[in-house]
Parts: sequence; structure tokens; C-alpha cells
Amino acid sequence: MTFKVRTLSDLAKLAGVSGSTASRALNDNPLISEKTRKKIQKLAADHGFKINTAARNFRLKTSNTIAVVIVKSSELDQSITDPFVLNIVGVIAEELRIHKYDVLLVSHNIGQAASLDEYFNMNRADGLIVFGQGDDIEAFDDLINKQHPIVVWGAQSNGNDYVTVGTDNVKGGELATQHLIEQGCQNIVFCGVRSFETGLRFEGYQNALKHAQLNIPDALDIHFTFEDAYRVTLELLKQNKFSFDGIVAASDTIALGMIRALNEQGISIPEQVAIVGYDDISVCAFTQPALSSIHQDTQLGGKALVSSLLDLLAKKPVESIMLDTQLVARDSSCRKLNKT
Amino acid sequence: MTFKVRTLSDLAKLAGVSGSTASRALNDNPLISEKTRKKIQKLAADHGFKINTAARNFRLKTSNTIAVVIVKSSELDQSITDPFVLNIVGVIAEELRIHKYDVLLVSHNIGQAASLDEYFNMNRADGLIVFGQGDDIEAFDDLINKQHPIVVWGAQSNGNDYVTVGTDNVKGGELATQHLIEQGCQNIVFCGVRSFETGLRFEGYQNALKHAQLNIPDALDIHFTFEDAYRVTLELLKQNKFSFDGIVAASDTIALGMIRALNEQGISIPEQVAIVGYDDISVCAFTQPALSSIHQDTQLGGKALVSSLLDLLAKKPVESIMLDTQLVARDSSCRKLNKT
DNA sequence: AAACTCCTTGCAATCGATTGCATTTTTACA
DNA sequence: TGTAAAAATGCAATCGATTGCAAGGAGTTT
Repeated sequence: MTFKVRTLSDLAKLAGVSGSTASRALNDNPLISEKTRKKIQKLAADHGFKINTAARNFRLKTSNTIAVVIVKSSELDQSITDPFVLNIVGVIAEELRIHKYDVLLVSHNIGQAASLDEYFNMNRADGLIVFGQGDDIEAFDDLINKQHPIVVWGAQSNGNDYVTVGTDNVKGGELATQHLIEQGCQNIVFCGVRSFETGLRFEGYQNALKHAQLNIPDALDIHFTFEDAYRVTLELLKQNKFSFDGIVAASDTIALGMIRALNEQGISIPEQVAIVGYDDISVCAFTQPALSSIHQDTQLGGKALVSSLLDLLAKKPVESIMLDTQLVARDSSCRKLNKT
Repeated sequence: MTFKVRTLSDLAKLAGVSGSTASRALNDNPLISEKTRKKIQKLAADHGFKINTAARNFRLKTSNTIAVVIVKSSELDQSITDPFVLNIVGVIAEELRIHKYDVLLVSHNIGQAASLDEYFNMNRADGLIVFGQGDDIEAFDDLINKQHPIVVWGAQSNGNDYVTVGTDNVKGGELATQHLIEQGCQNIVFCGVRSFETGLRFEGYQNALKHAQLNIPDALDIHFTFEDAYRVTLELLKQNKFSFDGIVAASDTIALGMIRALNEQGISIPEQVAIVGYDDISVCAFTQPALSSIHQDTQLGGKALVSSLLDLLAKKPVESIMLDTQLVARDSSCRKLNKT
């Protein structure tokens, strides 16, 4: 029975060489002769020796880790359980695995004292992918130190100098609204709490309404959860304050919660109220009625985030990316128009 | 302008003490006088000094990290994008953050040579939370080294000697099936590819049918995605091979995909076909018809996984946990029964 | 004031892998 | 065979924080 080979020098002793040789051999360094290399590599494999990553990373001042940071703007912010965010995180994890990076999953309260720098100071991550620009873009921007390799999911703000990857939120808002207008809606409401990203969607929504010379009602403040959307909508309906014939929802979760409430109150979709969601999460195609939505591709988005970050890490110049976005029209918004 | 305080000895120099004193001061070690401690802590705060975690972890042979490992049994295994899994991962991340642990998110192909031991050898994780017992329970069990602090989401297998946390899958299968029987279904089919966990659900389903002396049709092999469920169901319907009046789906994603296909073909739910899903993901309450489901509580589950793991790390004795599970009956399965 | 505590602080080794430079071994060529 | 060049290997320092042990200093007791 051989003894347990725990460290590099254990391995070296076993092979009758020095630690340096063993180290270089395992790293396929050509300084070491082919023969010695093979011998040591075989020995390592036979004894199930695995390099101590902690020691290695420490010595090399690297972490081989990318932190995916989900910033919570408030206690009510449920981003970390939103299907869209979780889905894109899944894509990122898979993508980074291919590039041999570890993924650290972190949720960070925007209130907490520390900035995101700590992940670098503490040598916990080589780079950051950040979600959640939230509603206070300046507070958010302060978190980001442009010296470090960071990519943010979202949109460019006026003064920000970090790299972003996201979709065209203004266009998304426009597309959704235009589509409803084309379906004959006259009184279209925007639903979703204000954040930097939803603000842009709201802007697009306003553009479309102005262009069609339609009235712009106050937006409904709804958090990004089924429950809140359901609650708020039901309340309005019961109070007879729901006078809209079209809804642009800031996310699919919101749209689905609203649909539920509308259905319960016997309001037909899309005839009485047409509705378009946002994100195009995978259930959309499978709800009843199927939910029209603005498609944000999680595969594309996740991969773009990763490749931009890898470029930053490689010191290559990186531009922010705005991915295209498009409307996927389904039953929840498509009226069979009678042309009279 | 003060110079950048990067290391502990930078800080020590600045304070005019030795590195050891600085280290102890920051760790609130009572060996150091109150006065010195406060002084150094203030200095650290003022200069934004953060301990280098990599160095610290290396010295202390800890990682302060829990790896959440999602085992893929095959290329078709989409676990990492399944809403239920992602949701519980979100809960775990939040919970571990409270306990000051970092979360490493890993997806691991069951095929790949290395066992899960590597995460310990390489000092990357202090403990593991593992998802995905898959279909080959022996292959899975081989991955788990009982010497290490590991908690698995799922069920106890015959020979396994690791700690599991999960819900009562047999009971879940039974509940769903009994419910459908009570609703008057005579020909109930089980839908979902075979895995260790779904096998147990299938067992419960069989128990209920046997008890009611009903026929047990062959289960339908469907992967855990909307798309596959939709495709398979549509195919059967078109070939007139869909002769069931009740469906027990192994997951909600499967149920939703099937509902979509049934709807499209004009089959009414629950009148012609009643259906119960599994997991009770949050959309269930908001689909149309609302989906009946077997509730698996992600909050409870996530917290139980974490607390069991923390106990293991603290060398406390830990028993596997089987959480209770229950049926949430909604429109997709509740017929207005006419008692004649 | 000597002797003895007790309280603070510093010295130096340690964790395991990597790497610049020095040293030894091998090869090549005159 | 002698010697230079090339190839292979080893020595020892290094990354930054922690900690057992030693040492310095203040205070107390007889």
C-alpha cells in the first residue's frame, strides 16, 4: 500500500525528483524532458493526485473564478428568483465551465457598505458579471470600479464607463406598444416598478403612444413577481379602476400574474384586454392564452456576457453590446381584426 | 495621499506594529489590548483594507465555500435550466450568504472521469450540495465519498450512506394518482423519463392504481422540458394514440407542455383529461387552467440542505430528512363532479 | 529592590505551488 | 579527448495571513 500523495513534494519524492521538476512536469513545461514529464504525469494519475487549487491560485494571484453578482436594490427585489435571471445564470455557468472558470454566485445588497471591489481585493474573483442596475443608477454605478474586469447586464447609462451587455429596451417597449396599437388598443398601460432598464422600456412605450397620438396613463407600480401583479390587478378590477384595453408588462412574471386576475374576473384576453410581456421566458409559449412577449435571448445574452468578460480579462478592447430584440406575438395580444 | 494598503504588513507598518498584532487585532483576538485593536480596525476601515481571502483560506486550509453541484446524467439532461432546480439553488445561495459561505456553482457530467472528491482535494469547497441522482443510482452513488461533508437532494437509495434531503416521492406519486381517481379518471398515465426520484413517484402512482384495481398503462418517456412534453403529446394525439383521461406528470414543465398540446387539439382540461404536475413551481397558480401539482417547498428544502450541511461541517450527527409533501389541487384536475 | 505575575507584542515557521537563477548533466563539435 | 553549447534539473525565495512560542514591559507582592 502506497502512502497518500497529497502535495506536490510528496509526488516529487515518490518520483525521485525535486518539487520544481514535478511542478513543471505537470504543467507540461518543455524545460522538462519528455520522459520525465510522462513519468510524473502517470504517477500523478495513478495516485489520484490533484493540485491544490487554493495554493496554486494564491501563488499565482489568480482565482480562476468569475463571480456572478445579483444586486438587490431592496428587500422586495426578488431578482434572484426571477426565471429570466436564473435562466441566464444557468447559461453563464455552463459557458464558463467550458472555459474552465469556476462560478461564484453572490447576491449583494446595494445597501451594504462594501463595494464590489472587495471581490477583487480579496482575490475571490478574476472578473464579475453583474445583474441588477436597479432604480438608482448612480448608486449602482458607484459600485462599479472601471479599473476591474466587470461586465454588467443591462444598458448604458449617461455617465457609466463600464461594459454592458443587454438588449434594446427602448425598442422592446416600442415594439410591444406599437403591436398593441395595431391590434386596436386605445388605452394602453405600462406595468412594472421603475428601474433603470424598465425606465427605458417605458420610454419606448411612450414614444409609440406619442407617435400614435394616444393618451399615456400613469404606469402601475408592480414588483417583478406573480403575486404582486395578481394582487394589484385584482384590487384595481374590484374597484372598477381598471379601464385599459392593452397592457405592456415589464416582465413575463408580471404579465402572467395579471392575466390570472383578469381571467378570474371574466375578462377575455385578448378581446377585452390585449397583453404583451417582456423577456419571453420559456413558459410563455405554453400558457393559456400563450403570452406575447419581447424576446431577450438568454443563450445569446449569457454567451455575450462571458465572451466580453473573457476579452476584458485578456486585456482586449471591449465595446458594450446591445443585442437585438424582437416581438413574439402570441394569442394574448392577437385579435382577429374585423376590418369593417 | 496615503499609499495603498494592500497587505496585512502594509497595515501593520502604518500602525507601527508587527504583522501578527495586526492579524490578531482584525480577528478581535483578546490577546491584543482593546486600544490597539480598535486603532488597527479603524485604520483598516479608513484605508478600505480587506483581508486577502485566498491567502487566508490557504493558510487555514479552508475554502469557506460550498459547491452546489448539478450532475448531468446525459446531454439531454436539462437540470440546470429547470425552474425548480434553479429556484432551490437561489434559496441555497441566499441562505449560505447569511452564514458567510461563498457558493460555487458547478455542473458536473456524470461521465467525466473525476469524482466529486476533487473539489475537496483541490481545496475548492468545504462541503457539497448535490443535485441529480439521475437514472443510474449506482453510478451516482460512486461519485459520493461518504468521508466528506456532502448533502444530496433526493431520496435514500438502498445502499447509499450519504445524507439526503428530499420530499416523499412515493407519497407524492400516490397523492396525485389518488386525487385523479377521486375525480373519476379511469385511465391514468405517468409521464416523465425514468430517474431515481421519478421512479419513486412512479411507484406511488402504481400503488394507488393497484389499490383502486385500475389498469396501469406504460409510462410515457418525456424529458424534463416543455418542448419535449409538447412534442411527444402532440405526436400521440395526432396518431390517435392518446387514450387517457388522467395524467400524472413527473414535473410541472412536462405538465405545461402537455397541456399546451391538449389545448391545441381541442381537448378540454380537466373534463376530458385531468392533469397533475410535480414540484409546484410558482407559475402553476397562474397558468390557465391553473395547474394542480405536488408541492415541494423550495424554501424548506433549500434551508434544510444548508442546515444539514452546516451540521456535517460542525461534525454533528446528521440524519437524512424526508420532507412532507402535499397535493395542491387546482383547476387542471378538479372536475365539478355530478353525483348521480 | 528583587522576584514573580500578568498582559502585550514580536519573531519566525508554516501552508503548497511556482519560477528566476544557478548548477549539473548531456550532447555536439572541433 | 577537451570544451563549448544546450538541455535538464534543483535551490531557494515568494505569495499573505496565521499562530506557537519567546520576549519585553508594567504592575504587584514581600
